[in-house]
Amino acid sequence: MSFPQNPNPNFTFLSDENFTSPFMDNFDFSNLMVDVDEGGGTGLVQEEASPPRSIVSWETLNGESSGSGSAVTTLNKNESTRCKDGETKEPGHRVAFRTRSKIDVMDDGYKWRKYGKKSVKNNINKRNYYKCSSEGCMVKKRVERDGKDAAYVITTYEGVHNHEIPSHVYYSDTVSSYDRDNWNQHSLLQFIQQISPPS
DNA sequence: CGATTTTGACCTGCGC
DNA sequence: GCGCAGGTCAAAATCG
Repeated sequence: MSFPQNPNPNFTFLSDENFTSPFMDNFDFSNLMVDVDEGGGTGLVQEEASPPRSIVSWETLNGESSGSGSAVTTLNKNESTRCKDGETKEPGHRVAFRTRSKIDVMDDGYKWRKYGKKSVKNNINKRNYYKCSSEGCMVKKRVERDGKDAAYVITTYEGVHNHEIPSHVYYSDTVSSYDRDNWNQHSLLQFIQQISPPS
């Protein structure tokens, strides 16, 4: 597998089940879930029909992907959270993916403020909650270590950024000027942009 | 000193 | 109604 010097953010590699980036020795996409807006349009393939609950979907994927491949799925739209009066609350764009990473929080270019930390059931590790610190941006991010394999980090993005990336750095013509971590970050960054483009 | 993190309390939804 | 679990709030602590 080869990477162009100026990777196009179409992330076709995500559909490559044997994907492992030569750059990503401490980071690779393992599983991915995308909860698309009405009408879809992300172009991501649907790996399998999702069970009603996202976590079940995730576990199913986890069990079938044997850990290192990349699996992509689209969550059911009817997973929307509902208000107690029965109205459907717009959940916004939601994206969850599982990566193998040594670091807990990957820098995706946006500025996040931590606002909560919880221990969750079936996971000895704590779950961290982040909000985009940009004014008026309500995007949230959830980060937790995989309870079954602490080498993996589960990151969930909720919402769509309504602003430019604060640390917006574009690829130069020579990707070689980036060290591996930067490349990883930009891969993630471009991926995030691809699945949840700014409105 | 302002921004960010920590952490316990509080709120809400859901199943029984 | 009650208890549990997940999510959020907000005051205090910490950091740069």
